[in-house]
Amino acid sequence: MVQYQGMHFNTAFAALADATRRGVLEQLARGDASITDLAGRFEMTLTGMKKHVSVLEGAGLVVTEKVGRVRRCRLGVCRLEEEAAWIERFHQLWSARFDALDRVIAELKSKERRHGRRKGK
Amino acid sequence: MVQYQGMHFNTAFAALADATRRGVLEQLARGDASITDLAGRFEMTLTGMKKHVSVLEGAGLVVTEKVGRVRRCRLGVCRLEEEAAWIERFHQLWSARFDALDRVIAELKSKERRHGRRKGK
DNA sequence: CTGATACTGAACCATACGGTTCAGTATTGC
DNA sequence: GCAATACTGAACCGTATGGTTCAGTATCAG
Repeated sequence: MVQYQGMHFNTAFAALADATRRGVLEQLARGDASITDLAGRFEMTLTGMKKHVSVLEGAGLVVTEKVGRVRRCRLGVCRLEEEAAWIERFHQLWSARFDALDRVIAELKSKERRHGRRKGK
Repeated sequence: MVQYQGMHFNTAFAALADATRRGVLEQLARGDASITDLAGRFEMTLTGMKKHVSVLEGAGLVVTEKVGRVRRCRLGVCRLEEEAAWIERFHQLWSARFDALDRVIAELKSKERRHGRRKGK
């Protein structure tokens, strides 16, 4: 759907939308690990963890390399900067709107005060 | 799953993982809109757009209010700050690791240079 | 009252997700 | 060579997602 570019955001945010995967990222930030390590740490089958790692790899958040029979997983180059930037840019638009809104609210409040009564909710 | 807290991150990141929904957020940042407005702008049925708006509302990213027969949608208070903070905190751990890695790489490169040849890949 | 507008809910559909089991294959260690 | 280890792939399962249609309900305009 939507020709709109941003496939990269889709996969990156989707990858972050799972607690296990965020946990894996935090774990990898503390050091590389194998699929077995991660599966053990998150009490999951190897196959299950493999899928999570694949999702993270597909999003470019981790890179893996097979060394002998073990797959070494480590953090990828942080493309998450783009996501943070998106949120940040967005937050600015947002703030601008709320600054405007704040003035309106302040005005309403002062009116209420002048009328000497408050309306809950 | 995972008892692990972070339900809020799950819904927020999941909400952001869809291009249409990110588009809706950007649209709302430029001004409030009704379901009909949004459905028109993103060429989608009312029902389809309603679902997207519900997801965004569930994530606390937008708030809606029914005024007469039209539902007015606007941005919610920006709880996205927490998401940005998560990414930021994470990015710091990440950088720390890459700073260490950078030194190793720099050393390897200087060795390569001393050997007088480069290995493409 | 009547018709148009704006949403809402239920049902359905195809596909994706998070997880499992089971049956391999490739490597390592003795 | 043989067993154990470490992963991998296919198949399956229940649930969620992104979307639709269809049949309402509520509100507004005249």
